[in-house]
Amino acid sequence: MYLCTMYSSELIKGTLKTIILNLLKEQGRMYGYEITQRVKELTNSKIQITEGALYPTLHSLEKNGELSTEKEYIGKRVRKYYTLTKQGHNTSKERVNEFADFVNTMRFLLNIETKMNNV
Amino acid sequence: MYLCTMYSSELIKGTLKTIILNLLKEQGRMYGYEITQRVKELTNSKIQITEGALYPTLHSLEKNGELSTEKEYIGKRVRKYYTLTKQGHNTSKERVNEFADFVNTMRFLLNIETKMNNV
DNA sequence: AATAAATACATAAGTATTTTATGTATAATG
DNA sequence: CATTATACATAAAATACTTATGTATTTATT
Repeated sequence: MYLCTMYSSELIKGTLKTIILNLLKEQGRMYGYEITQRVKELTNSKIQITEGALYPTLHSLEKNGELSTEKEYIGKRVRKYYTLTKQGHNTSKERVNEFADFVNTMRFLLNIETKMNNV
Repeated sequence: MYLCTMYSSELIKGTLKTIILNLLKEQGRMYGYEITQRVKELTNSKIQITEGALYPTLHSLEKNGELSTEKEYIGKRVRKYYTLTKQGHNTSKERVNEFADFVNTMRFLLNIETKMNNV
């Protein structure tokens, strides 16, 4: 067991929506807290989404028609499940493609070799 | 000749310093305007650094001890050349490594295949 | 010769996204 | 019984960028 250093907060900026949209595309429906935990797991704690960033982003995506919600009660505690709308599916694909393209451009620009020693 | 769509401005956020530091590591010394043109060339216009973003960033990097400057006159017009300090060299490496790591994490998270149809 | 475009710097106002902080409340654990 | 984890939310502050504006010289176009 070793300590993972998180990325400097600047790097993650601008990728939050992409991460959320892609996760929802793959996992179907999820609730906010679940998203933070899943991302933490999948990235070995290298990316940790704060709640202050997450919830406003989810609200914004919903307002924009990318996500729809349904509330569910687990005992007395409420959960808000998010699902991609049809538009959200398209946006998800677009965002991931754009990021993939961006990464290629940056790899070229920064002369980064393809490293496979991942996560 | 075809039109290139730029990336949504969110994506580039947080990578500007990395790009500048890496370019200076590879090219030796450069002046501001030159940096914008070089990045535009190298990325086929996909990344265009605006002056409003560039100059404050350069000033900040200089203030932080990453860059040193020397003025030069081309005719009556001034140019401000930037060079990496020793500290700047280290920071440059760190930043590029961090970005490479981040990209690997993101590729895993987003299930992106290694695409080689670059730039 | 006059005008436009490119070169070269700079800064300020506005916007967007995120961090940090705070708040509320329930459920599980030790 | 107290702490930790779960689960939502929002507001203030910080950060990084876009857009707009300003100055001035040099080169290209008409």
